[in-house]
Order: sequence, then C-alpha cells, then structure tokens
Amino acid sequence: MINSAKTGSFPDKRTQILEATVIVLAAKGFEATKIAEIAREAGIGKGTVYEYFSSKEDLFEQAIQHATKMHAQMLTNALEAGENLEDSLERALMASLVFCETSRPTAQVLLNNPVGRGGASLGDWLLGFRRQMVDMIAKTIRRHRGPDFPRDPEIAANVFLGALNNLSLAQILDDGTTRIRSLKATTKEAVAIILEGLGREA
Amino acid sequence: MINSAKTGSFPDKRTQILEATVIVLAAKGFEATKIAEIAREAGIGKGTVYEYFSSKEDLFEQAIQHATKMHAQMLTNALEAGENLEDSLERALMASLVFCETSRPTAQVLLNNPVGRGGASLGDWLLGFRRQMVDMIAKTIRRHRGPDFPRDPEIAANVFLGALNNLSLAQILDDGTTRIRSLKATTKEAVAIILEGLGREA
Amino acid sequence: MINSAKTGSFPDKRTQILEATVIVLAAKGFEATKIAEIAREAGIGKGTVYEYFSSKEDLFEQAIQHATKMHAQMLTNALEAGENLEDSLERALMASLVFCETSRPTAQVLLNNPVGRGGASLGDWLLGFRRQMVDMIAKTIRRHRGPDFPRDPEIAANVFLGALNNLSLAQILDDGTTRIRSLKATTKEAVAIILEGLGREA
Amino acid sequence: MINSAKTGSFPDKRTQILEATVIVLAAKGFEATKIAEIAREAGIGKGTVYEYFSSKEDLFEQAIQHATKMHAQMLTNALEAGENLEDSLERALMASLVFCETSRPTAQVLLNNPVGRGGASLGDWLLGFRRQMVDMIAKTIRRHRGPDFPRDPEIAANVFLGALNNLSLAQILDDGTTRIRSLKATTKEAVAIILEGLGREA
DNA sequence: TATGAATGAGAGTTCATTCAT
DNA sequence: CATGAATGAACTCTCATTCAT
Repeated sequence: MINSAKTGSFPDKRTQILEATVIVLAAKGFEATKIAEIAREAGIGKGTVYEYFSSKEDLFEQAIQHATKMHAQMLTNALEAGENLEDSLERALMASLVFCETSRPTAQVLLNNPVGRGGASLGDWLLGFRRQMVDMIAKTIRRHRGPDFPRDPEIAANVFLGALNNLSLAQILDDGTTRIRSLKATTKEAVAIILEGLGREA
Repeated sequence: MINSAKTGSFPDKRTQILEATVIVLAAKGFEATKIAEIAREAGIGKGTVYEYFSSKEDLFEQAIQHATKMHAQMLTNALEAGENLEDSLERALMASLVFCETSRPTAQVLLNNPVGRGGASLGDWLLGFRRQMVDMIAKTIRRHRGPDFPRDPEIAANVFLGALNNLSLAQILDDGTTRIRSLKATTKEAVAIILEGLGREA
Repeated sequence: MINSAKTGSFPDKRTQILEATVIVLAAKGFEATKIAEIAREAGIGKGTVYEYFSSKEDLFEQAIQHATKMHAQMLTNALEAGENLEDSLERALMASLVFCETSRPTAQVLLNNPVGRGGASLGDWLLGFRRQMVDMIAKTIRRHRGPDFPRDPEIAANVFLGALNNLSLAQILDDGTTRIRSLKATTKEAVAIILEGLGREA
Repeated sequence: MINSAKTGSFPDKRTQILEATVIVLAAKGFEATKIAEIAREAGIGKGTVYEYFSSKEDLFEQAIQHATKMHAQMLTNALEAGENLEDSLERALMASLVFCETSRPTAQVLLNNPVGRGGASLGDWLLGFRRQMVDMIAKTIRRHRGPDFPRDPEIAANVFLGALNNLSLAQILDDGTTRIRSLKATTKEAVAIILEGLGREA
C-alpha cells in the first residue's frame, strides 16, 4: 500500500467512522443509534470501531466534539472575517444557515443540544465550549464597537447566539416546503433586527 | 373517602409518575433513564408505571408534552399579560428565567431540545408546538406594533425565542456560581438589546 | 338471596370459573391463558378466582380434571349402555363426536393432550386416568366377548381409544367445511372397520 | 479450516439449538421452557439463540416442525417400504414405537399435540401436515388394496393413525416398568387387530 | 365475600463488547 | 489490522398474586 490512510488528508478510517456516527445520530437520535449501524454506514466491521474508539461513549463524545468544532470553526472564521459588526454577524448567521443545508446531519446533531447526554465529561466539555463561543462573540462585538459599547457584551452575545441557534433550528426543521425567504434575505432581516432592534415605541 | 385523589389538587398517581419522570430525565438524561429508577423516584412499584402508561416511549412522550405545555402556558400568560411590547417580552423572559430556577428539572428537559428523540409522533408534536410558540410571539408583536411594523414578525419572533432559550439555557448551565447580574437585570438588559438593537455604526 | 349459589344445582361460582377456564384455554392455548381473562370470561373480579383456587396451577389442574371427568363419564355411560360390543363402541364413538360439537371448548382442551403440562401431580393424575379408560374399554370388550376373546384386550382397547381420539380430533380440526359424512355414518364406518378389520388379503 | 462446521454431518449450531429445544420441551413442557435453559442445554450463551431464531415463538415453531418432519419422514419411509398392507402398517407402527424409544424427547413433544399452541401459523402448518399424513396412509391403503377396497380409506387411515398415536403415547408414558410384551409383539398384535378386526358376533 | 390497584419476580430480548480467526 | 459470531449484563415489560377496601 503506497498511500497509507494515515498520511493523506482524505478521510482516514477514524474520520470515516466519526462521520458515519454523525449521520446515524442525525437519522435515528441518540438512543436508537447502535454501533452495528454505524459500522454498516461506515462500511466496516463492528469490531473495527473498537480499534479506533475505546467505547460507545468515547465514540459519541468524539463525534459530538468533532461536529461542534466544525461548526465553531466556521462561526469563528465568519466572525473574524467581518469588517464591521454587521458584516461579522451576517457572515456568521449566513454561514450557520448554509451549514444547515450542506451539513444537515451534523447540524441536526448539534442542534439537539447534546448537553447533558453522555458522560459528565462531555457535558463539561460542551459547557466550556459554549462559554468560549459566547466569549468569542462578545469579543467580536467589543472589537467592532470598542470599550464604550453601552450594552453588556455578554448578554448581547447570548442574544445573538440564541437567535442564530433558533433560526438554524428553524432552517433544519422546516422541510424546505415552507421557506419563503432566501437564506440571504433571512440573514439580512435577522441581523437588521439585532442591530436596529424592534423599536421602543408603539 | 372524602377527599378523592382525583378531586384534590394534590398530585394523583399519574401526575406523580410524570413528575418523577421529568426529575430523573433531568438528572440522568434520556439514555440513562430507566423505568426502575422512575418508579423508585415516584415511590411506587415498577409494574405500577405500566398501569398508567403503555410503554416507556409513551411515558417519555407524555412527560415531555407535559413539561412543554407547562412552559408554553407560562410564556403565553406572560406575553398576554404585557401592556406593551417591552412589558410582554420582559415578562416572558423573566418568567422563563424564573421557571429555570423554580422548575429546574422541567427546564432542563425542555432545553435538551428533545426534537427528534422518541417516536416520530413526538417529533411531529414538538415541531407543531414550536410553530405555535413562534406564531404566538409574532402575534404579540403585531398586536402591540400594528400592521405597519417594518420588520418581519416571524423572524423577529425567532430572534426573541432564540434569545429566550439561550439565556434560559445559560441560566440552567451556570451553576449559580458565576451569575453576576440578577434575573431582573439580565432580563432588562436583554430586552433592551432586542428593542433598541446593538446599533448600526461603529 | 333466597337460592344460594352453593345450594342449587345450577352452576355455582366455582363451576362458573372452571367453565370459563376451559373456554379461554380452548381459545388461547395454555401459555396465552391469563387469570385476568378467565375472570373477565367468568364475569367476576380477578381476586375472586383466588377465593376458590389456590393458584393458577391449581385452577388449571382442576379445570382439566373437570373436563377429563366429563368426557370419561360420557364414555363410561356409552360403553355400559351398549347391549353388545358393536353397540358399545358405536355409542362411545358417537358420543365422543357429538361431545366435540356440543362441548367444543372442553373437547379442544382434552385433545390437546395436556399430559406433561402443569405440575407433575396433574401428569400423574392424567396418566392414571388414561389407564382407567383403557381398562374400562378392555373390560367392556371382555364383558361382551368373554374370556376366550382371542385378541389382547388391552391392545384392542388402545386401538379403539386411539381411533376415537383421532376421529374426535379430526372432528374438532375440520372447521365443518369439509365434512362429507354425517356423524352417524362416520361412526358406523369406523366401528365397522374396527370390528371387521381392513382384511388380510389384497 | 479443513472440516467446516457447515460441511460436516455433525450438527451445526442451528441444529444444536433445535435439538436442545426439543429436549427441554420434552422435559419441562411448553410453559416451563425458558430460553435460558435451552441455551444452557445447548451449551451456548442466551444471546446466541437469537442469532439463529428471531424469537422464542419462532424457535418453538421451527423445533416442532423439525420434530414433526422427522417423525413423518420415518412413517413415510416405512409405509412406502411395505410390500403389502400388513407389512406397511407393521413397519410404520414398529418404526413409531422404536422412535419413541430412540428419540424419546422428540416423540414426547410430538405426542403433546402442539396443535393450537404457538401462533396461528404453526397451528395451520400442523393442521395441513396432519392432513398430509392421513392422505398418505389412505393412499397406501389404496395402493395395496386397489379401488375396490370396500371401506372408506380416509376413515381407515384415521383409525390406523389414531391407533399408532395412542400406542406410541402408551409407549412413552409407560416408564418401561409395566411393559409385558415386546415392541414386535405389540406391533404384530395391533396390526392383526386392525386387519382382522375384533369380530362381529359375540 | 368480592374486588382490582399495586406489586416485583422473572421472562424475553437487545446490543455493547470481546476475541479467535 | 479487521472481522463478526458469540456472549451475558441489563433492560423493558408481563402477569400471578396479594391485600386494603
């Protein structure tokens, strides 16, 4: 074998299993996902899974971390690439909505909020990760708005992250039959609401 | 028998089981919740659970619907009681945060987004329920702001619902050690952000 | 209540339960027969069954003994009433076939050969009972044919009893759609075969 | 691997389970037979049973069909090998009695008449099978006696099959302590009775 | 005496995990 | 390394039996 699976950047067997896990997880939910089906989806033997992961819990943990990191990386890139706050938020929201379409299974798994599932270690990891995300959004706000920003950046970050999650969830749940607006229009409108607010007076 | 279990406001056995289910579900997560433990928590025999629910799936379904309805009722009341949009949103958000403290287990179960768990029937039910909630918020916005409201009320509703969910989740996850602001202050600030926005310019 | 259930000859509650047991046993088979269903069939509460029988095993045992005795009594009467061997055998066979029609459930239970089911005590009882039946038929043969009967009366009895059981079973199993001959004709023909034989030569 | 389990005539695991099932079924009866005990008898793990049979019902069904076919094959061979009616019947009866001694457990299961046990599908299968057996015996009678045979061959077949079953049952039930006659003698006598009859006159 | 809600021992079944090949 | 047949711990669910009413 000339080109070992371990060397190339194309999916090695580990990644292959991780991706199969996310696909099955998205299709069946946590309880109904069996190792046997993951192996079938990955096109390998059941026993092989245990060559790469020590247990089902370990596999799920890593699969969720894998998915979480992918999503987070995408958001991080978007937020950092933005030239101003509007741009950053639009890029991030747009990216998330696109992610829901292109990586549906991964998005589904993430939006099922796997906090509290699996061992405590995964819960802690996700908790820490969530904090990082909030911090990053808050930092982005501060970066664009400076230290005089009159709002609590952390709460603002939570509002934006919540909106992003919720709109992404809506995107996932709507089977595409009811979508009237384009992703772009939805993004623009949502960011407009977040930047301009609903207005104070009647 | 003067005060029948069916007539009094104290929990009958069915409700007792439902509440035990939510408690265990919150503590252990979906996969790790066993019928035996629910029975122990409810202080009854294992077999008794099956006198009131036909299967584990049925029990989970009803427990989640029970919890969902409680939360939804609370939000509905808050939104309808508000005298203007600010009031409605503040009441709803405040109520949700308070709910997280007073009914921690129920809130935990709800925020675990059980969409996609259990049978398809529960998934459909939750999907429909989520739509109802979005509609209700959108309706509240229209009620207070009239038909000339320049924003898409549905997207605005999603933004608010997302913020509410995310802040509630933050409330649940933070073990109380890191909370700097009071519930009231958090609510005020969050609603202020939603009403006034983050501002367009740098 | 003037005419207590215990005094009259009409079915008291004990007999009522016994008969319900036979009915359910015939309809569902041994494994699938539940105490709850017997109680429902008898129109009484589940707990009441235990006022009359100490356990499920006891109930089944007595129900089967009840059914066995009814059938045996009928055969005994028929055999004793016969004026010669042909008459005795015809009466017995006819009675059994009629019994299958009029007491279908009881016949079904009996023909399921419950030997070996239930506790060893029932098995022993049935074993003894079967011997009694064979003895009675053998005795009938001896009575009509005298001590010079050239055949082994016990084997002859087994042949007749087997034929009777098998034809009764056929009667039970055939849903009545395929029966060409009348009960009378079948009886006559079968007894003719047993008395005259199939013949030795080609 | 030189001598694959699939190729040899020694029992593969499926057959091994089937045979263990018959043994336990014979020893304990239908109700008392547990999967755990079958597995123990077969010398395998409980879960392994489910690698070869989808459920307890499925296993019982196949075990009974297996046993039924063995017995039927034996009878068929005997009936066909006979050179005249007497020979056919003697061979069949003898074979059945021998079968009861050599394959006691199988015989016990068969003679418990599992018609009506298990799912309706098994009941139908056994019903059909019984019809085939009667037809085969009737055909054998016609083959040896020609179309002018004065008796109804089907009833004659039922008489013989009943006698065979009943004598086999007697053979099974007698623990060997009370047997006076040899198998051969019993067979000869029984067939003599069937061929010559008990005689019409007193 | 009659009842049926409550019970829990025990059965069938699943499936993560192992290990001989 | 890769595999999947074999396994048994652990789960859900059933149902005979009890007992307060």
